[in-house]
Amino acid sequence: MLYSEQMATLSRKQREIRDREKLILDVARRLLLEKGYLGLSMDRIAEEIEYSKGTVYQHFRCKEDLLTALAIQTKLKRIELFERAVTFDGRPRERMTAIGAADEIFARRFPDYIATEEVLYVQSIACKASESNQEAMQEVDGRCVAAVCGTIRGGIEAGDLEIPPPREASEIAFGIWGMTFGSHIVGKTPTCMDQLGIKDTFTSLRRMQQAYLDGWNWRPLSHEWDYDATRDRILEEVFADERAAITI
Amino acid sequence: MLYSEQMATLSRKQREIRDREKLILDVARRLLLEKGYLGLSMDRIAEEIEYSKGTVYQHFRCKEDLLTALAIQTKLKRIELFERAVTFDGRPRERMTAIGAADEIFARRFPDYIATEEVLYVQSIACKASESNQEAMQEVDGRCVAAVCGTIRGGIEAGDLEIPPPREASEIAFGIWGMTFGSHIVGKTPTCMDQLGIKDTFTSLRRMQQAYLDGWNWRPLSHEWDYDATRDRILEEVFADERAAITI
DNA sequence: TTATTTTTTGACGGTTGGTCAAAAAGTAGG
DNA sequence: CCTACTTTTTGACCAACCGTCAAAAAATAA
Repeated sequence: MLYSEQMATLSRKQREIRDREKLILDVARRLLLEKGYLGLSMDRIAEEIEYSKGTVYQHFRCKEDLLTALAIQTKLKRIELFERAVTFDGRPRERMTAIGAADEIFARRFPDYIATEEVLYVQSIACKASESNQEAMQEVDGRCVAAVCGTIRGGIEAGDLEIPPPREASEIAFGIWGMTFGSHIVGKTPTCMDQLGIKDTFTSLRRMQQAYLDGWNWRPLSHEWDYDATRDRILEEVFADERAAITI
Repeated sequence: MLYSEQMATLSRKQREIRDREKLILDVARRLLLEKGYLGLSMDRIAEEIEYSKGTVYQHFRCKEDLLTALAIQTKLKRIELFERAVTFDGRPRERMTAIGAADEIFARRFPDYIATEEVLYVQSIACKASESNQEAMQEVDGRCVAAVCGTIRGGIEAGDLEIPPPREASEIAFGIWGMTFGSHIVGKTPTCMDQLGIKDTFTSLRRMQQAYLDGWNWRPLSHEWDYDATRDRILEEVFADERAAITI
C-alpha cells in the first residue's frame, strides 16, 4: 500500500471521527435547548447518534467536558461577531455600540447560548473538563475580553474618555460584561420580568448600556450623538447578513 | 384530655416538624455550599439529619422544592437588609447607595446565596416547586423590586431624576439588578477575573453602579457629592451590626 | 389493653454518569 | 483466502441518584 493511500485511509477515519464529534455536539445542543440541563443525558445522546455510550466517552471524558466543548463552540461564534464588530469605521464609542449590537445578534440567534454558557458559569463544571478544553475556554474568553478592552483603550487614546486611577479599562469592561450577562439571565426569568414589567429586554439593555457609558463620561455622550443612527449603520455596514435576526 | 392539653401536644409536634424542617434546610445549605449542586443529594440530607429519606420527602415534594425553599429563606434575609436600607435618612440617591450597601453585606455574609439563587435562575427548577413555594418566591421577589423601584420613584418625585417616556423607573431597576446579579456571578468565575485583572469585585461593582446612576443623570451626581461619606454614614446608622461583614 | 390514626421507614423501580472486558472491525503479510 | 495483530466499538455492569409506597413503628384514643 502506498504512503499516500495510507494517509488517505487515516484521514478518512479521522474525518469520520471529526464528523461524529460534530454530530454529538449538534445532538447535545439540541437536547440541552429542548430539555434543559437535566434532560441532557449521555445515554440519550448515544441513542440518537446510533452509537454506543462508550463511543461517546471516547470523544469526551465526561458530561462536563462535553458541555465545555459546547460552550467553546458557541463562544467562537460570539467572538466571530465581536471581531467583526470592532472593524466598524467610526469613533470608539460607536465601536462599543457595535459590540453591543454583536451581542444582541448573538443572543437572538443562539438562544441556547444561555443554556450552555450559564451552566458553565454557575456550577463548578468547567473545572471537570479536559485540560485542552479548559485552555481553549480560557483562550476564547481572552479574545472576547481583548475585543472589549481594546475598544475601551481606543476611547482613552482618542481622548474621548478618561479613567482616573486606580480605575482601569478592565473595570469598565467588567461592568458592561456583568450588566449584559446579568440582563440576559434575568431577562429570561419570567418572574422577574413580570415584577418589573419589562417587555423588550434587548431595548432596555441597549439603553442601560448607553447610560452606563454616559456615566463614565465617554464622549460623545448619548444626548450629543444619534446612536440609533449609528446602530443602523452598523447593521447595514457590518452585519447586513445578520440583519434579519435583529429586526423583529 | 383537655382541649388546651391537646393543643399543647399538637403544637409540640408541630414545633418538632418545624424544627426538623429548619434542620433540613440548614444541612441542605451547607451541602450546597460545600459540594455544589451536584453534591447535594436527598439521601445525604436524610443521612445527616438522621431521618429516613421518606421523612425528607414529607417536607419537600422534590429536590427542586427544597432548593426553592432555600432560596426563599435566603431572599428573606436580603429583603430584611433592603427594607432596612430604605429607611436611611437622606436623599433618594443616597438611599439607592444604601440598597447597594445592603446588597454587598448580603453577598458577603451569605456566599451561598449565589449557589442557591443562581441555580434557581438558571434551570427550570423553580417551576417544579410546590405552588405555595412558587407564590412565596414571587412575593419576596416583589418586595425586593418594590424597595428598589420605590426608591427610584422617590428620586423622580424629589426632582432629582427625570425619565423621559417611554422609559420607566423599572427600566433603571432592571439595569441595576442585572448589573449587580451579573457581577456577582462573573465575579465568582476565576477565568473571567483573571482575564480582566479585577481584584476587588465589590469595589468595582460600587463604582459601576454609581457610573450607571450618573448616566441616568440622577442628582446629586457622583462628582457633586461624597458618596463614600454617605456609605460610611449608612454603615454607621443603619448597618452598625453588620459592619464587621463589610470591612475586610 | 386494644383499636385507630399518624408518622416513619427503607426496600424498590427507574434513570443517571462512567468503566471495562470482550466482541467486532480493520489492517498487514503470506 | 487465511491468519496474526491492532484498533475501535460495544453494552453489561457498577454506584449513585430521585422519588414511591406498602409495611412497620409510634402516637393517640377508647
